[in-house]
Amino acid sequence: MGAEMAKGLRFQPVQPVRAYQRIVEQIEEALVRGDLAPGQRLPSERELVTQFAVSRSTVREALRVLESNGVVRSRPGDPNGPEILPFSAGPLRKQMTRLARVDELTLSELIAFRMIMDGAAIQLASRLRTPEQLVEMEQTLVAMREAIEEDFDAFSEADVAFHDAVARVSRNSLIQTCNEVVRGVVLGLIADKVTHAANSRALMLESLQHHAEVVEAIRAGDGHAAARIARQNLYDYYASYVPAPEREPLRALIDD
Amino acid sequence: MGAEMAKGLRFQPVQPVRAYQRIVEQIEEALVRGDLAPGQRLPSERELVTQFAVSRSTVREALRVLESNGVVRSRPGDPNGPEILPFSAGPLRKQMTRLARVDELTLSELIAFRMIMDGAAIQLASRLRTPEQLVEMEQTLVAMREAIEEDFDAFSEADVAFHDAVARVSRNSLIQTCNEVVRGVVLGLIADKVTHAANSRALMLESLQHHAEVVEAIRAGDGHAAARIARQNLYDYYASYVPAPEREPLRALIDD
DNA sequence: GAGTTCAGCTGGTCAGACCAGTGGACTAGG
DNA sequence: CCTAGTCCACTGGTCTGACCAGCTGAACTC
Repeated sequence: MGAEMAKGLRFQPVQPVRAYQRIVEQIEEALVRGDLAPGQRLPSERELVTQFAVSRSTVREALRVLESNGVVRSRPGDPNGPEILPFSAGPLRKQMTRLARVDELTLSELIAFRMIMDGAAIQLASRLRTPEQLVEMEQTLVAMREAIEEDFDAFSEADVAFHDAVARVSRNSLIQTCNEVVRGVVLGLIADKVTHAANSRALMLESLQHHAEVVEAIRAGDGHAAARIARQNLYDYYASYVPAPEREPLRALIDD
Repeated sequence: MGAEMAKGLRFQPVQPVRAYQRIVEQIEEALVRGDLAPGQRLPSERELVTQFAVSRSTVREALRVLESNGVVRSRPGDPNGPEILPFSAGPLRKQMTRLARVDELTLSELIAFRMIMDGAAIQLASRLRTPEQLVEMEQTLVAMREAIEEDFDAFSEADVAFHDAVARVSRNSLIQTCNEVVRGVVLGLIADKVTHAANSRALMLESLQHHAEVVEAIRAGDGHAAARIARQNLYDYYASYVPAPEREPLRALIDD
């Protein structure tokens, strides 16, 4: 027999396609084609059973996958059926969080990432900010000052609001999401290590001063300086939590 | 009756928690706690039924959700049970692609993010590289030069290898993954728009030249210059795919 | 000892049932 | 006529029990 071996021929690994996956694919395709739009409703599960000619278990598994991906939402008793949701960054954030929480990730890496993201957001904000947005950022500074009179939690909250405001001005939702996620993870990691000294009034005042410098550089339109100050601040604030040998990458992000 | 209204009291909207969600939560918690690690196996579905005291349908819905999130993988007939997977960028990319497809994420945002990530990786690499890693990066340059003699796909592949090598040197897996994901999404988005001119020999040579400059700056340890060149290259290469009004943020990332 | 067979498990799918909740239609009251 | 209340068909969530094809490892054969 002429058994001939084609050169360079490569086969792809094949895994069985399960019924519920085909349902997910069909619905997602209908969505990208525009046949299905956010706000619309899917037929009821029992109706889908007949349309897809599968059992309800299979339909439900497909719906659970779609639901966990933020595509649809099912509510018990709703006679209109599952709802097609508007696109949201929620699931993206979930995945980002998962990525950031994988244990092979050191605190040093996370903080480096935070310095990069925050610096980039500030650099973009320096260029793209409108006068109104500048006012907005200055107002978050005022809120921080006022929060100092309360407790550390209030101050921390105001700090978050500041960084959120800056990230919004960057007009890049990817940056916003990454910033938000990595900040959350970092704060979660050092939450138990945070010393009593960290919430002293002096440190809060110093932090406020640093933030004010950033805003000043943004006002001047000097993105490079603004980003540099911000990264320096983050380093000063977090470096003590990082083992000395791992601080080198962080310093590499400061002195350029 | 002393019906008293607490001031400032806010209630959170509450939605019913379904049984399969609690299972997902428990398994994910076990994962972040480290009680469950990639490579390990989950008990079989029927065993989970008894442990969670629910029906198999419920267990399966939980497993489908975990599976779609890239946490586990079930194989029919496998006596060892569902496998805990190592973290993969697949689901992350899927979510990012989904958002990008519906213009929730513009190409401009993605490219800006790529410029930031790639620039940061190169900046870190300039400081952290060992002599061996420098050689490694230079070898990927050689591979790029050789690939020019083949076709554009080979060149593109070699280009990817270069950026991967740089990202590895940055020793920050967060950067590596983000870089890989956003690069994949960007390439996927412009795949159908890519002009014939893009794979001309002249452009490939020019691209190679730019990459060589980056490596040169890395060798010199000038992270700032290296990152700047890299961002400029990305801008030159991708700007034509971005509508003119949206190029402003990209420029803000170059001239500092 | 090497190869084969086979039984017991696995996950994938199906069918049918029950329940609590939803919301629209219908009805009684203004 | 409009409103307020009742009611019921139908929804999704869960459970039970069943069948099938596939994988594995141990028993079995040569």
